[in-house]
Amino acid sequence: MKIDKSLLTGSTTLLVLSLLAEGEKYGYQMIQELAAKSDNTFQMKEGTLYPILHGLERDGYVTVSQRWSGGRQRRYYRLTGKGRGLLEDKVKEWKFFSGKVGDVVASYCPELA
Amino acid sequence: MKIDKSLLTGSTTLLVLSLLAEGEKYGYQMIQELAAKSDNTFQMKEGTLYPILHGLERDGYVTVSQRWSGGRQRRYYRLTGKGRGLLEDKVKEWKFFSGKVGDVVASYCPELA
DNA sequence: TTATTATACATTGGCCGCCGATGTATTGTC
DNA sequence: GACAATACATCGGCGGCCAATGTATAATAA
Repeated sequence: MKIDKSLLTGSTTLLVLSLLAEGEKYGYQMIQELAAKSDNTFQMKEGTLYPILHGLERDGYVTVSQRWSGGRQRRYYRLTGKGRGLLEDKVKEWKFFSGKVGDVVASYCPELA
Repeated sequence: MKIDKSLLTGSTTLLVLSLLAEGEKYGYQMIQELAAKSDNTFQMKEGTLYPILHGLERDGYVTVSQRWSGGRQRRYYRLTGKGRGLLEDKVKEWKFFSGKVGDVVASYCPELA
């Protein structure tokens, strides 16, 4: 299913943090994993991901360790304690928000809910 | 709970269409109703709503009948058949999208889901 | 051998959606 | 007569996402 781009706005950081909850990962890997896990629903672009990762690093939500792996230089991102806290907040926020949207739809058009 | 503004992006039209599923309504009323139904989670601004309504009218998703009611001039918006179709599409899209986000979160951080 | 694809990271201009600010006008209330 | 609430409207600006583009290396195919 084709998803309107604007729906994604605001949830991309949540998706990135979720990916990192499992353990450290590098950027390219995160894009591939997210596409695979979501049946290509979420095809995150480099122009979206890398600036987000840089911001998370700048604000202390992730740490980076650049090293060789599989014959490649890769930048591995890992959640800090603060980053874990941000993830928990974002998950709460998402559940609250999506629940409210569902409530409104169910309330006004129950036959579609 | 305070919701990050950007989360709303892309779902505002869905909310507006949902409100109109019940029957014709005027702008100011829709803002009040939405706030009440969502416990003030969705405090839609005039600067958001009116341009959306104008666009929906322009594209044939709603029709407008301006008339007096309660000692006020009001512009009542009503869903067309095309508008009803758009609502159904948007609901499907929303359910698909929110389900996928939930899947990803549950998959990578099941303890938070 | 060379061309092509995949991997990996990065930046930037621009588009689009939302909203704060502001404006106008009328009705109800103190 | 002043003020709040109702009701509609517009516009500049901000912020998030991404298409386009660039660099570099490794693997694969021709």
